[in-house]
Amino acid sequence: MYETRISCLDLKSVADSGQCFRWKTEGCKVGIIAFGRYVEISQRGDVFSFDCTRQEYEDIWRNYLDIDTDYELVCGRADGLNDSLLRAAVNAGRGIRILNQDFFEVLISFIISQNNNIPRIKKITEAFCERFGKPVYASKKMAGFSFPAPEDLRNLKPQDLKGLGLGYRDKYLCDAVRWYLSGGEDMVLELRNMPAGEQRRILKQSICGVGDKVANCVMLFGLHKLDACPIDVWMKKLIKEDYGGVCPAWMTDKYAGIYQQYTFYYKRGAR
DNA sequence: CTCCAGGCCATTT
DNA sequence: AAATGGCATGGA
Repeated sequence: MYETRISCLDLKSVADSGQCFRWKTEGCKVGIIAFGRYVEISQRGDVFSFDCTRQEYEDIWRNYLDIDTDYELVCGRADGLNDSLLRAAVNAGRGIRILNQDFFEVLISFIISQNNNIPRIKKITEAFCERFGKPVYASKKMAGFSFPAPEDLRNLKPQDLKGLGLGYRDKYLCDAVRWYLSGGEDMVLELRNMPAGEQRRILKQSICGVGDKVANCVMLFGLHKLDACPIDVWMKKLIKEDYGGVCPAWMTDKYAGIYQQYTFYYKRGAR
């Protein structure tokens, strides 16, 4: 058990933010499986109890929760952009952080996400993990399944995915696995040192089923490219209904991805 | 029944 | 370059 204070973090908001699909919430607690491990975190205000050692928190969850990015600064900067909708969104979404998730998990998850809704994405992802992942234990009791490792999916065929509800995305998922296991893993290391435009171009041209939107999600959530700004149906609705069809200035800010998360959460929640 | 969901691809203008 | 139809699935 390790306890610490963290500002600008609300577990429930993150769980419902649409960047991760496997967090399980239970009151003020969440259960998270990532990097083959399970952790429970409970929140009281800005005090968080991690059901693990301090060492594990420092080694894994600290970076996962993006503790070293100053969200006070990011939110303050939004205030200076003089955009009332953005202000309202930041106010509503303060507590959302951009997680540092495993790249492969993000890639697969957002291929599943295309033309789909969040409850169904969660359902499909969970079924996928149950079929191809490994049991993850927490003090002898099973907590759930790991996200499948790429090696466990070698030579995956669309028919192997039958019954999971993937629909036409099955072949896209297989192509992503193929790419990752045949040079993609090494390419990810190079991607981390590239500007956004290069990253997007390579991802789109390497994987059938990855277009602008999914690429931007992979960049933002999998490569922590904070200026990547995914435009999905909710963002299009926002641009049309709230900005008269013109992209607001914050979408090209260096923290556009974070502001996009706040506004996505805000727009989708105010339905 | 139709419409929609964190879209993309292939084809046609 | 830009617009359009098709695509799987399941909930509203």
